[in-house]
Amino acid sequence: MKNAVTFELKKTDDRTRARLGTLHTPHGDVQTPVFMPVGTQATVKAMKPEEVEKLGAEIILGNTYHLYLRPGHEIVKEAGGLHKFMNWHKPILTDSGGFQVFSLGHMRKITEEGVTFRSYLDGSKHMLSPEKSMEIQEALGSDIMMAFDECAPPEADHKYVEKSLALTNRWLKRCKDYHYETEDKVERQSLFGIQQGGFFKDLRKESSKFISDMDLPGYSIGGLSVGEPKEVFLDMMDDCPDMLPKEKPRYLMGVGSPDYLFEGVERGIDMFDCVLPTRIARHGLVMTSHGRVNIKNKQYERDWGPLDPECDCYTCRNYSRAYLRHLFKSEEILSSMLLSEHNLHFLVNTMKNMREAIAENRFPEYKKEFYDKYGKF
RNA sequence: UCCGGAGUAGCUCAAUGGCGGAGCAGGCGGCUGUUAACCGCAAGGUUGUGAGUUCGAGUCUCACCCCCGGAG
Repeated sequence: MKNAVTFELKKTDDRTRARLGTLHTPHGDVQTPVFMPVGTQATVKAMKPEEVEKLGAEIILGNTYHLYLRPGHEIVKEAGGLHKFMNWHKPILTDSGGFQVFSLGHMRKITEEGVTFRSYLDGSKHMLSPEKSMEIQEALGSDIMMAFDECAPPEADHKYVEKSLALTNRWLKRCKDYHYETEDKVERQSLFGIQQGGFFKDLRKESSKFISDMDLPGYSIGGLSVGEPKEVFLDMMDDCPDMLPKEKPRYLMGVGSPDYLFEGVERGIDMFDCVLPTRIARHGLVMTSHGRVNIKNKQYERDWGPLDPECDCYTCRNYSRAYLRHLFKSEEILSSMLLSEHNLHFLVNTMKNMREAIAENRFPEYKKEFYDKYGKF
């Protein structure tokens, strides 16, 4: 039995834990460390797939929960799968709907069987379970499927997280049992496990042991970057990645600000995803090599220069800050398109620079150079 | 010229004679496995002008100014 997704670890940095690798998937290879743009509803918001590809993205995300509610996974399956449906032919990773357990807050109820949600669209009741999540993700046909987990809230205490983790582990077992039913399914898609355990390292360790024993093709770290202070995040990051197997890809879920990306890569993370670049773009904020630029600000009213003088993305090659500010203030759709393209390009390109730096044994120097220029985060 | 209506924040409008507000615009901030083209904060005023009644007037009275509609 050959796993659909395999990881080739090419190099580990001499001075840090940064890694260089390649993820082999049914829809092509992905060079790691990688940033994955998020396309929750079968679209990276405000972007055409060919633009996402052109700016260098090699893999994107889709979401089980959203696509299940609308248009329905059967319809995506009928369309020939998510790749064909949305006209994206490179790898896709689907989140399990587990995060919605956390983000939907009061609108859901957790039981042993699964989670009962109320649809944000029409209020109708739905049950998402490990088996259901797998069924949906198999219908979507993503390359990488995520296990159905509970992402505990940051304020959860040890007792709560311990129980939550035990449930997440039982759910992982059910996900695996469901997916590993036939060889055929395993060769078509791969299931990644998720490390949980809140901000308690003993639980993170316990979680890592459990999921590692499942011998899955990849693992992620969940439940971080959910509102905790940066020191707490960094403290967790000092230990959590290394609790996972070295030879498997490590995916830090939901992380996307440049500093978190650097800190993650430095500690051995291979994959990241985040809505941040596309969301803040739609809200008028961009990341540049010299720090954040809030395009709304009056100071850009007559600024004829590009967003980022060091950027060679389509937006920076062709448009001035003054024009982009005008588009944003006028609520023109093009504003979201151009700013999203820039932000995605910026993160994808920064990851590429990190890979080159690791390859050339100058990752710490590159990190310092980036931080010095970027300034406050 | 007469009749009617109206003048309150940049704009559109609220406010039984009892602490002048809202939406939008303008300024600024936040956003991290997307319920988010979203959310929040601050600022913004001699209530057209002048007089009067009243303990107290955006509100009632008078005059004037300006705007809108109608008549001539």
